[in-house]
Amino acid sequence: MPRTNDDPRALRSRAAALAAATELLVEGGPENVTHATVARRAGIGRATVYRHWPDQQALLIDALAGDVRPLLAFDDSPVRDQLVTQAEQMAHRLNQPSAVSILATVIQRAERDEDARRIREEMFGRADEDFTRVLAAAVERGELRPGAQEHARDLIARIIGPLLFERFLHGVHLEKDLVVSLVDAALAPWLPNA
Amino acid sequence: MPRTNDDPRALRSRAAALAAATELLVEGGPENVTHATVARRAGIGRATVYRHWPDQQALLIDALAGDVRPLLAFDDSPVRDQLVTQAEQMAHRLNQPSAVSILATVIQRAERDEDARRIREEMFGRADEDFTRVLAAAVERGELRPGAQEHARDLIARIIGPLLFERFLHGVHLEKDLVVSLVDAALAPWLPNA
DNA sequence: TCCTCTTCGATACATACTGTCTCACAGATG
DNA sequence: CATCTGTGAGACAGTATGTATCGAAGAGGA
Repeated sequence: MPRTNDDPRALRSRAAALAAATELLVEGGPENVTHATVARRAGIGRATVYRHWPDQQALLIDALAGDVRPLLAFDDSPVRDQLVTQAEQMAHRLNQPSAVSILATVIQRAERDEDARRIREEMFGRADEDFTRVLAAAVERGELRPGAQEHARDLIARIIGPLLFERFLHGVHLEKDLVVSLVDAALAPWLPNA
Repeated sequence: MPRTNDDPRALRSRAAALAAATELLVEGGPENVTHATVARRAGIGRATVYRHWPDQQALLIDALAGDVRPLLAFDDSPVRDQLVTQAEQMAHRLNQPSAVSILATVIQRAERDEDARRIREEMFGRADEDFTRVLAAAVERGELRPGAQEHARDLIARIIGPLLFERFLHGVHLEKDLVVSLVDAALAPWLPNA
């Protein structure tokens, strides 16, 4: 007795619809994601799309949420290496037009929509606490001066922020040079030999 | 013999439509700006809106362009003062939900639309050269170390970028403390006594 | 003031889109 | 093989979009 949520047919059509919705979002913006366009692109019935997502808002939100989940992830290696790695991955994502479309859509809708705000928080909410722990460990090891662990969010903002600025407002391709120089500039005040 | 462009009636209806379009954009996003909604809000005929803007894209672009023209403007006062003032004004604008809506819309559409890219460049294109001159003058006066004038864009990115990050991705209200600390951090490497 | 030109709002109209419903069919389960 | 259940196709009403037409009123020159 299969139910709506675990029936292979439902999973198939749902996945096809979400993939199509993401494509359409990237190609033509959020107003391009309608039940009709998604159904046509996904090769499924229009009624099926309505069954899964009663309104277009829910459809768009699911398409947005499915793509951009983990934006920063830290581990136990030296702080500078981690920052360079993470910032480079971030730059690489931002260099893809699709990421800008999706991020800008989330930012725009988050101003008015509760669900979009939730998605936005999923992207960066966890990063602060994780990185705080990373910084604390680095202070323990003597990599950074004491107090650094209280500025996790500031550090991230001063590295990722300029990347956003260059990509969003100048439309440039983000290069590794920029990433490295941003990381070093942000870290400089906390190096022990400074 | 009045023509389309200088007839007071045409100017009136055009202005009313643009004002209404901006309101609707801020309230409900770009998909909320249609010929019908604009006409109703502006109290003018639907056909009139079609007369001025044959397609919705053109209408939206004009509404976007009319609002966010001069984002940074520099003069001859000391560099740090100017940066603090400009960054504060920027923070003040970003704190208003309408600015985020409009900026995010421009960013999103600039990825695909030529006109939106033009608007984006009007916002920041001039800032680089203007600020380069400001920095050069400051170097002359001994306020900054030589070479600073070649990093105008970097400086702006390292001040405005983190503001964008905090506002766009964390949704926080931007405070003066943050602005000042960003300006000082960005300027630190170029101070003569460093 | 009067006359002429242009834009205006209102309306009508064809077409396209949206959201809901029904139904026969095929895939999934046991 | 028998029985559910999600599916695609299509019908349908209601709404939105885009265009054309018309009389009314504003604008500017005589």
